[in-house]
Amino acid sequence: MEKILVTSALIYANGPLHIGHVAGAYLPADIFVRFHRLIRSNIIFVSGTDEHGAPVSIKAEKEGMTPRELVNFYHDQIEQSFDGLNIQFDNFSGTARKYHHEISQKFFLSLLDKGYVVQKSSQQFYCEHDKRYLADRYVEGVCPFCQADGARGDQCDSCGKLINSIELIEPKCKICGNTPVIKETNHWYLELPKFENMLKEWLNTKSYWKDNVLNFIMGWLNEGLRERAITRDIDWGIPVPLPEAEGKVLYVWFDAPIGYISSTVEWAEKIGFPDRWKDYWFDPDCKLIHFIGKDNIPFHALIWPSVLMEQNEPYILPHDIPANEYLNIAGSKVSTSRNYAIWVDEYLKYFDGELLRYVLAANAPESKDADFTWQDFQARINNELANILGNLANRVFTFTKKSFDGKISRPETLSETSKIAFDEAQVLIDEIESCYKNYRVRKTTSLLMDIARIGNRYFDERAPWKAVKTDKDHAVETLYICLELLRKITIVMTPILPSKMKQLREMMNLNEKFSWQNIAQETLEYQIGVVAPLFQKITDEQIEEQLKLLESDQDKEVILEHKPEIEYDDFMKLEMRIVKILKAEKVKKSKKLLKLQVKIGSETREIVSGISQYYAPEDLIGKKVLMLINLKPRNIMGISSQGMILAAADDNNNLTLLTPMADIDDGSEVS
RNA sequence: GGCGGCAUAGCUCAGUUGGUUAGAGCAUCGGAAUCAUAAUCCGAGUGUCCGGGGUUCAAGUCCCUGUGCCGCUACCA
Repeated sequence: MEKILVTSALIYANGPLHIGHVAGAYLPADIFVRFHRLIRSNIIFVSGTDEHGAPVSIKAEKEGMTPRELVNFYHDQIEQSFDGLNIQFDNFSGTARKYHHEISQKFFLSLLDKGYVVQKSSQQFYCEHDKRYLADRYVEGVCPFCQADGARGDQCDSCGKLINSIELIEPKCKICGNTPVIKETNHWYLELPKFENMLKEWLNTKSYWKDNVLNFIMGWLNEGLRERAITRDIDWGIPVPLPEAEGKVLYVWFDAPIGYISSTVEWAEKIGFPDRWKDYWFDPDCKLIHFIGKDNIPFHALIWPSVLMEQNEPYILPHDIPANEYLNIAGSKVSTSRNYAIWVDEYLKYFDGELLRYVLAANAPESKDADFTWQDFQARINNELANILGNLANRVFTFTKKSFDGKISRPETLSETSKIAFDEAQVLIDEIESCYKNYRVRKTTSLLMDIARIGNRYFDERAPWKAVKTDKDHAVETLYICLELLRKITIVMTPILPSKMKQLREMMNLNEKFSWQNIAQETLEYQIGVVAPLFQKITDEQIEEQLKLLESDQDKEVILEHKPEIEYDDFMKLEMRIVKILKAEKVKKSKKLLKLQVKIGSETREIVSGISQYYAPEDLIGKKVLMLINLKPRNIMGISSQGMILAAADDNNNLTLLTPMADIDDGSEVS
């Protein structure tokens, strides 16, 4: 018997669940697990919410809650959404819980012991205005080697040399522009370069992984891994378990995957066998499978295995990481900030969770991004579930009841056409079995419908409504075969539509206990019970309603983040003028940059602006736009940019330059 | 600019290690049937496999190149 431990990516607990999450990491896992239960594998399925990190504490503050309250709120809401979709975990935990803290700290110490985590005491810039340490990218100044302006904390673009950030001359905070102070800080780093060879060796045994996963991480490995800080200076997280680490917590990406373990530990505790989790995590024969979205690939395929490799306890490494691509909605990417998403809790107010399971399975983003539309949702439910499958069940049941009081027994011998129908179905079932094992959910759904199609075709060919008048046995045989096909479907389709298949079995008075092996075992006597249509059709009105909701959602109020008030004097420090663009050309070797020459009265200046994706150079010549004149010049790709062209940008990837409403001389001051 | 991915029927997508005439579902059209949720079944058409070159007896599939879109990355004062 195969032993398998399945995990789905931990979902971040600062918002609800949307269908993109479901399609990528949860439904494929749930289907896989349900299939393995049917073939009686020893399998458990764990996940949970990822509850630490700055975004949680920021949002909690905004909502007037403690981080823990916020996290609990979303944890419960998300759990309800999973319930509504019949996604059933053996345990659904959270990373703010006790077990998780203990285990994560143990992991940290283990790596520290073995020398893979090292403390680096460094002097770092600290901005007293923003109250934060400035990581390399957040500070810039004059390069100590070539004296060029605009060098970043880690590297100077002019001379290409690597810089130790505190050596910068005239450092500035990139956020507020103030001069930061130097403070001593300690952070702990995971030395990923030390793992490179081990990882390569290990990954060589993983040729069966999906191409999208292998390509992605090989790219990372070829470029060489870099050490990564695994601690942060914030207050909502797991404390670093060292006396000298006061006020430091583990960085979320370090502790999140450990949540798979702590969730398993919690599960073992709950079922009353506290050591049972070791049967999975410490058993080399147990297959650890992580279902994730593609954004999680580097963490699960590189960093997480590294962390697992060097523990004091014998943890197993991932056996497979079947990452999925993204699910778009009507051709556009999901955007939680624009509220362009289909939230599961909203969906469940209108439709049955099983319908979504079907549609997302049929259109799963397995090898490339997939597209969800409400029209497709309607078509799939109506044409496939209702017409092909639902109607097959209905026509067979009603006929059986009307002509035979719902009672059908197996004929002694079966005709050739009946045997052919069975054989065809068996071929499909075998293929379905292999698809389930190989995460090919998309193919599975279409094969499942083909079984129902066999039923409909067979039923039509045999025309029992005619036969019943002349040859009752002929009609009985027809109905028997159709009932058998339906019975097989109730088993084979259970991983995808668990509760609908349960209903179907109830109508057919079939035993509730069954496994994949029962597929071939014929039921000799059928007594049809109370029947009702399995699937209601989705009307055009219902779809219209959803389309409207999707659109109106986008207009929902977006909470704007405001900056602190400033004095009038601060404003007066800005010199803004109308300028006329004389020349415009693309900066060579850059994707976003345009070099502009502008006229400000009698003066001309050269500036660089990151707008080349929005404007063609020739369209800009002669235009008058708004510009900030007295911004300190900065070198960008070797060009000194003397000011900043002002533009407005929204979340929707739109950008527009600002022009005066009426013509006015260039050089005019703006205030 | 660097790395990676994608491009196949009106739509959504399959096409395994190169190998007959490139497939499925939906949509469209024609027919059959009337047990059934007007559901079902049979039949039909449709393609510059993104463009261009190359390797090969043979290319949707492999190589080069161009275009378009997506992701990561650098750069957006």
